[in-house]
Amino acid sequence: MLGRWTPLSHPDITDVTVDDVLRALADPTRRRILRMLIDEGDRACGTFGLSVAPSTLSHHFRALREAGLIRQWDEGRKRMNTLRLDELDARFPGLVNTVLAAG
Amino acid sequence: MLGRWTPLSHPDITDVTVDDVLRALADPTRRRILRMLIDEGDRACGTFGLSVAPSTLSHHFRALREAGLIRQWDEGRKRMNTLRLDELDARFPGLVNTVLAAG
DNA sequence: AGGTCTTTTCGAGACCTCTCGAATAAACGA
DNA sequence: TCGTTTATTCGAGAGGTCTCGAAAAGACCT
Repeated sequence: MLGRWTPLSHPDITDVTVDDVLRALADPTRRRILRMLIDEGDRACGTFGLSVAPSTLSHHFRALREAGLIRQWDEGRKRMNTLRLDELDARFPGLVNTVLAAG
Repeated sequence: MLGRWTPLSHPDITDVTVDDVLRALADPTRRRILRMLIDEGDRACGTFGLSVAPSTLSHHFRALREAGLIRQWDEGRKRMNTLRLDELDARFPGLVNTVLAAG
């Protein structure tokens, strides 16, 4: 019962709370992931070149997805990621960009 | 060795990190405190009317002070609070206001 | 001095987070 | 079919956080 099998579920943007978003953003590794998604476009999980164990990376992607910050889908054996910026901006104007600009 | 005796120390704004600020802001009670400071001006700890135990409130004020978000000083038996908005805005432009506007 | 008001520290309980290694799975290519 | 690549879940350790009640300190007033 291990490996990649869980159905990918994404919260409706109306169910995402400020607390969810802030807690997700309050981690430097996750902010680096989001910045790379903005600067360099949608990417697979394994292409971020962060010095963290794979299981740790997986933990951060899950946190971002469950907080409503990214959307994920599978392409072959890769899992792709995109920032839900339009939805987030409609719900919390300027929040993501302001936080990411702050550091 | 209990009671109010510790010297009030405030971090230099240049030592405040984004992580500090985001973790401090990722709590609804603390955001309510900050919003009241903005909307209704500097106040003593006991005047916020929040339904939380005094020791819990004290915990939140300490978190805000140590994260560099508020400045505190004593006036008689009251402890006053003010938001360090100018300093924060110089270091992290728009961050505090954007987060507080988000909810 | 004694009492009240305001706020703090301490200790404890419940819970959450970051990190990792090991085990596992699904997709692809040879 | 077998091996490789990609990514996940689980379990565990270290550490942090929110909450509270009890105890206590300092300032003020009488």
